[in-house]
Amino acid sequence: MLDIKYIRENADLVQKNADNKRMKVNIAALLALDDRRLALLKEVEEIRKERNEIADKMKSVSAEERPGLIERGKALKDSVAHKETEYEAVASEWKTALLAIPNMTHPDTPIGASDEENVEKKVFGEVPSPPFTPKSHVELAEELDLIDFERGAKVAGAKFYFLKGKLALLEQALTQWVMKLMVAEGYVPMITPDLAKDAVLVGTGFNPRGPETQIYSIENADLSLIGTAEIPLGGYHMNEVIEEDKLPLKYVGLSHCFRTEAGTYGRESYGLYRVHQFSKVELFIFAAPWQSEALHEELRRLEEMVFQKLGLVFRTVDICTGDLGGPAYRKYDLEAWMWGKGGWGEITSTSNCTDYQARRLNVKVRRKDGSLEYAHTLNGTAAAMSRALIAIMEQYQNADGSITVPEALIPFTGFNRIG
RNA sequence: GGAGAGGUGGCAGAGUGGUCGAACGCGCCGGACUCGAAAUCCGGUAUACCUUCACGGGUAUCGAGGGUUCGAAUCCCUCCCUCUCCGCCA
Repeated sequence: MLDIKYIRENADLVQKNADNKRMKVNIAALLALDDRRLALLKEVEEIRKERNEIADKMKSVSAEERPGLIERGKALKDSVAHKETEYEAVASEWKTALLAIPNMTHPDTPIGASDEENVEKKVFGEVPSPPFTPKSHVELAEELDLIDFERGAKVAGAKFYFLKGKLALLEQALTQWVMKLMVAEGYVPMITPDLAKDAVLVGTGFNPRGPETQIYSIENADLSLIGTAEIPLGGYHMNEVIEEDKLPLKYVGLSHCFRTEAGTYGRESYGLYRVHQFSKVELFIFAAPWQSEALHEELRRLEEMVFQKLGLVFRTVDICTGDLGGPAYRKYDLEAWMWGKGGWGEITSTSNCTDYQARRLNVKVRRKDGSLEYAHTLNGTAAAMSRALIAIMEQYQNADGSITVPEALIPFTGFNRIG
């Protein structure tokens, strides 16, 4: 959410920014709505003022004057109720429109319409040319009995799966390894709830219900299954004021992630690449405004470190405006080489949301001089298990169809080879 | 899940229909005293929004939402959370 005052004063910039992000918003319409809302607010407050004055007079007034005042009070009660209803209707529409306005964008972010205009920043390693035809993780898993998609579908439906045998252990090893790595970097380890209240979803910028949602919600309850630990970690300090010298607060959270992924069948969702449930280790930072830009670079560096330590071939991409999404001020993705896709596949993502998320979540910083301002929030994937497993399986496969375990994970698996 | 108690400012804690945005205390900030500090004394000390060049003025907020009333922190209803006991369970 942007500050309405900022929008009023920078209407053109905000409109241009939304256009760059390929988001259909109408700033002029929002500002017209804002005017109506403020006019109604004034009317409501005027009536309430008179109501309060009458209530105040009642304390000292003579018996003869009381009935008149009571009558006047009754009339005001009706008119305030009407005006409030009118105001609420406009305010609600206003809020919806305001929430749809995307965050501003980093000046260095490439302008572009879609992911095709993302800018490659750096390639780590070289795409190998093995002396055999590399298999996809689905083929490898089939031959080594590592993932059971069929029975996953039987038990929970399409795009659910069982991780099996050494692959199940490999995921646990990866989880433990990456958690410990991040703890060593100063991040506080957390295992989060896998469900969150709608208010937390909305606060973090997710839409829990409605036709466009990617979120599973619980019927007859104010709860949804989280799509990422960003949701509970962002909600962790919701409605809090954090002292300046406590910042930044850095967390590394493990959770299950649930996504409906409606309408995404096809090549882009092959195997483990796009599934309804996976586990993920997520980094989340609450920062002071002047810290966030450097911390975003830190998150990118940490993500790159993880995949370098795993010995994977990947590249870092600077996400362009059209692919950025609403909350992000700037975003980097890491993409690993995936034989099954025949190209790069996203494995992690890190965003600087500046104060956009904090404003919704109502997380503030108290400066040393006592003043308050909204915090900045950042998030980044340390490791999304399903996609990291794809990269490992496909890049670490051998000519005989076996898979070598990355060196770094062997202390956590206890074995160095699958198959 | 059942029974009971409770949720008020940064903390602690009064307040049971108007004199309450809210006592007293602690903390914090400023000042006095002091060579300096402690102690003491004096003053200040919630948030959001609207309005004003400014001083200021206004509206809302006592867990959340709704209701009663001319008027609600206070009365009623629903929900959430915390504590104690019981049941159940990993």
